[in-house]
Amino acid sequence: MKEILDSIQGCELFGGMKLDEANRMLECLDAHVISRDKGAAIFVEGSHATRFGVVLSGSLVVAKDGLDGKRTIIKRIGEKELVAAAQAFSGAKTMRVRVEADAPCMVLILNAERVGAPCCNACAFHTRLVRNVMRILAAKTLELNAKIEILSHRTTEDRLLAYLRSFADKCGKSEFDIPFDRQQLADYLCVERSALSAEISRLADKGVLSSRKNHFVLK
Amino acid sequence: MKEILDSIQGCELFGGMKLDEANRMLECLDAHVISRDKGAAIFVEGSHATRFGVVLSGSLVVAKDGLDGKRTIIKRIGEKELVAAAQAFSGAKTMRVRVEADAPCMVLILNAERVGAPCCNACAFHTRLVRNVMRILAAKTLELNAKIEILSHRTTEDRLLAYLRSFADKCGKSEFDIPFDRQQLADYLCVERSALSAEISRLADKGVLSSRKNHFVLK
DNA sequence: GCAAGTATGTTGGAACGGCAACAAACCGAA
DNA sequence: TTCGGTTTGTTGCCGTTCCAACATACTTGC
Repeated sequence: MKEILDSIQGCELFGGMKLDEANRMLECLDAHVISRDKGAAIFVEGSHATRFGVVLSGSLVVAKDGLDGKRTIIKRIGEKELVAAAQAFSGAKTMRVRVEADAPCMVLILNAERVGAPCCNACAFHTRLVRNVMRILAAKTLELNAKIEILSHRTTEDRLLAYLRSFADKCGKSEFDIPFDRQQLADYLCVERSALSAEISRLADKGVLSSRKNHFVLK
Repeated sequence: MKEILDSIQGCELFGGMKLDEANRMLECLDAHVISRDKGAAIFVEGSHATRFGVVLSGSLVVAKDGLDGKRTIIKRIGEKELVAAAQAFSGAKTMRVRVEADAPCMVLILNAERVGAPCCNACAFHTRLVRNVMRILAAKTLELNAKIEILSHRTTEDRLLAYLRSFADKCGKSEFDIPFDRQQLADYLCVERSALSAEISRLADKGVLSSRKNHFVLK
């Protein structure tokens, strides 16, 4: 239990709580920790979607099994992030995806129904917890909206510029470092890495931007 | 005020409350109604993001002004839907987009900070309200995730099949009616309408599906 | 400094989507 | 029914992306 509390530090879900406050909170939430080896399931398709998790260590993948049997990976979830939160809080009956360990991991499992329920044990922090959940879900919505705006552009050039401009906008400068290498950026923008490199060169020739590695200057 | 209460009926935000309960709730939330003509602003870029809205009548557009001055429309918001909720609950300081009336409209403006705050006036319904907000935000997250999964496919064929399969999955049948006409579906999938029509024909020839108007059968 | 491995840039042919223009089917109103 | 408008389907051309293969630059460990 000790090491659980350590892992919780800095997790947005428990933001604004002291460690012992978060600790008391855990009881209200039916908390328990599970460990899984790589490839083992955390949530399976079709199961009841009332629980969600916080990744304490390791990482997970969210995947979907197609009709043809082959699995497509939807996203990865890293340490301190939430898993299945949208499912659990949306009121959806069942999990529509499969979640499994991408590496050996520990996950704190919580009962979503308890989050919204009044509770005498630590009510003051329930309020905080609920706000945290709302903030996390809202921030996720904004993040996904931003990504959709980018993906709704159809050419590599437009997607790249949309991404760079929104990034510049966010950090308030026209000179910045992006948190991706070329391959990751290509994956994020859903384009070909080589086409992305070519486009960056072309835009640099046109004088629209200059870049070196992940450092960009917009003009 | 009478007609506000009427408009609120069936709005998910106040789901599970009786009309008079919702009414008392409105006081807690600093509620007021604004009317706007087409083109007039409801929220402007850079303003404080502490308030959100419920569209009582008419419709809104969310837009962003580019550096070059031309405006791109991000999405439309119809009756009974929330506006700026993600912004307000995310803890973001300022609005990053502009919201204006797409048609003459009335919008119920609420204070997001009051939603999470304890309140003696109608506390029992605060709990309900908070759960509703969480459910709405979570459902939005799922919806956006689904759309991103579709947009991450690069060909018209893959996007169409991803959409149809997820729809079939959702309604549990391989025969169903989609809620879009061709143009709307093309917009949703971010592809060309004509290319979409052609692709549907091609898939029908291949025997993968058959369709008539917005009725589809997957095989 | 060297070698091996990784990341990034470049190129050319094949495939695909965008676009525009048009044809056909559908629908509601006179 | 006829007409006009709307929706859907079809086609050809052109620009862009994809893909694979390779070249170059950077990084790491020895």
